[in-house]
Amino acid sequence: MEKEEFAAVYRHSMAHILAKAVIEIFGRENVQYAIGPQIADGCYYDFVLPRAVTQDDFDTIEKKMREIIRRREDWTRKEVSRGEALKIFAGQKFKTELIEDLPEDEVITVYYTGDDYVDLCRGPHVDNSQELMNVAFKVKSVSGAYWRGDEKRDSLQRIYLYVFQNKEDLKAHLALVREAQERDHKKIGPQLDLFMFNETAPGMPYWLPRGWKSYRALVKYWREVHDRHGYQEISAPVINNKKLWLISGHWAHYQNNMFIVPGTTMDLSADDVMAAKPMNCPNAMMTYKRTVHSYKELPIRYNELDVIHRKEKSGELNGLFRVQEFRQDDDHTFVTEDQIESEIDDVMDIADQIYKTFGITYRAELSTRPDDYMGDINVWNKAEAALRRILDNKYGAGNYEVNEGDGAFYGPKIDLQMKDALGREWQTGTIQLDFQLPHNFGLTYTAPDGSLKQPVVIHRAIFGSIERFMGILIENFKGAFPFWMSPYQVGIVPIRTEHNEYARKVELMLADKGIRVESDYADKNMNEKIKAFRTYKDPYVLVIGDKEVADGTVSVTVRGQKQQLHGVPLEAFVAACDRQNKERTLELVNQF
RNA sequence: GCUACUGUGGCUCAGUUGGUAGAGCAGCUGAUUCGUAAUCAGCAGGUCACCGGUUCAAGUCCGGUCAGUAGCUCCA
Repeated sequence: MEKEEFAAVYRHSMAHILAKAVIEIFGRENVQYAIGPQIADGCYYDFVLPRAVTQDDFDTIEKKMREIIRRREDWTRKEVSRGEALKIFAGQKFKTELIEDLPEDEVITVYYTGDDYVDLCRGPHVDNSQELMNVAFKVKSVSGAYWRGDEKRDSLQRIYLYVFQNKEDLKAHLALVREAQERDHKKIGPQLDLFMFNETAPGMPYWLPRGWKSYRALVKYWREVHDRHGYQEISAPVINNKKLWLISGHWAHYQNNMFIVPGTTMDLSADDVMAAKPMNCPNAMMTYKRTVHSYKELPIRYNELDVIHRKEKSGELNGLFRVQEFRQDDDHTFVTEDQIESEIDDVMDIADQIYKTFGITYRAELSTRPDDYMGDINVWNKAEAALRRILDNKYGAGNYEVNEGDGAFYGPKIDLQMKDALGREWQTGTIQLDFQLPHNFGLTYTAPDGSLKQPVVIHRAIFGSIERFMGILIENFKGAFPFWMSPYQVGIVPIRTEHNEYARKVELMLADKGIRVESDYADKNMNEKIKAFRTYKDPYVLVIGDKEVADGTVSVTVRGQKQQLHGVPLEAFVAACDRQNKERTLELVNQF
């Protein structure tokens, strides 16, 4: 049996063991059991129980599960009629609903574990519980969930299990989980003085001096790349009268996520009501619309970094990953239909270049026309074919995921999923075609034959949200940014105050090259100074004493290395820093 | 918004069965003038998230609010 196939079988089987254990603990008549699928690192099962399960119950549950496995019970598969199935699960509302929803001709199978536990299930499963004897598992957590994911339906308790083939695999996975917790940007961010939150502005990050330096380095890079590719940066109002949102459709479809600003009367139905923008598109449309355009001008690429606001339900906020105020590395490119392919090709080049700078791999997914699409089906077909051609050329046909019918109603899209240092995937970049907004805003350009045509809009972002991307980077690098993105790149430690003069000279030489330097000229123990810069994860810490002053050198401690490099010529060090800044190298230079 | 949980000085944490707050680090002052991740001494710092209730007495119990955490739903 293949490893993955086996994982599916034992994880799914462990879900049944979990359900059986919970039923034995709480009593059959007190438990409604819903569904229990396997997931990436184990499985879960959803229940309605007489009381809340807490951490204190985990041990009891695990013990009961072990006891059940030790019974070495047979698992029997049985095909039953709809009537029999309903009888077997009489009193179980979720199972009953599942059975009733099955298609008429579906063969219904149930699995017995021993003779007292039965579950509605397609299988496959183990033949006897003894096959699970070596499987390593642990109750991971308990949380709330909704029946069939619908917040209007029953609220369930979901018990999660980690399940692995053996103890070693479970241990390795738990280590990975711990590692992820240590990298948590919500922890590292405030520790390194990168950003903070305050309860008066939930989900709206304060960027602190150190964090803002990194943020600016990232944005500077973004600007360099896009300027070179013919992008023109714009900035537009952050709040607009609701008139704009009526045209764009946000007032009708997105109002719940918008921060509304009442006018003088405080009456939200008045004409002077404004709203903070949740997206940049409408103002970009207005910018395009200010004048007439010729086909000769296209593509027109308006990129922007304005602050946008989206009101979220309280429990949905999550550090920098999910905020209420953020900036997208946004762009709206206006093209003719014929330009779609070459333009998107260029966007993919930009994405390649940028992700590569971070040493990050990514993959692309295509989402195609949904049932409720808008616009001309011929335009859709042409656009989708163009997107497929691009992805075929890049990855080879069939080497990328296609989510049929998952596109937006206004156009198909390519999403870029990046993979971080721990192998976790994040949705960052997106390239979306839009046939709808140009229509709503009545955008046109003059074609060669003198007729007025409608441009296609490409919405695209490489980072997605800069805030989220910063969060991902913090976790990816564990706060130890590449040289070019580090808040301060060099920390200078004069040993005694008489070394301050030379230290100041070193500082100015670096600063002249645009290197971000911090120095501690205070009259205090050098160990304290070194410690402070190291905890901030400065890439290089320079120690300056009698020898360095006399020789015109610096002593360098490279981040992550114990051994210090003595007698590095000052010019060589400055040149190395300058080069790393310009080339945006990923690894630190440790030879000068 | 839902389920469970958390909220004590800048940070990490302690606070016993309710009796009106304690440590280390950081900070400040002084001493040390120092060669690589914690030199020594002293000082200062908290309406125990907020509001209300029970009680002679609440950081400790109860209710509410806010913020946050793990998930669910939603999403960049």
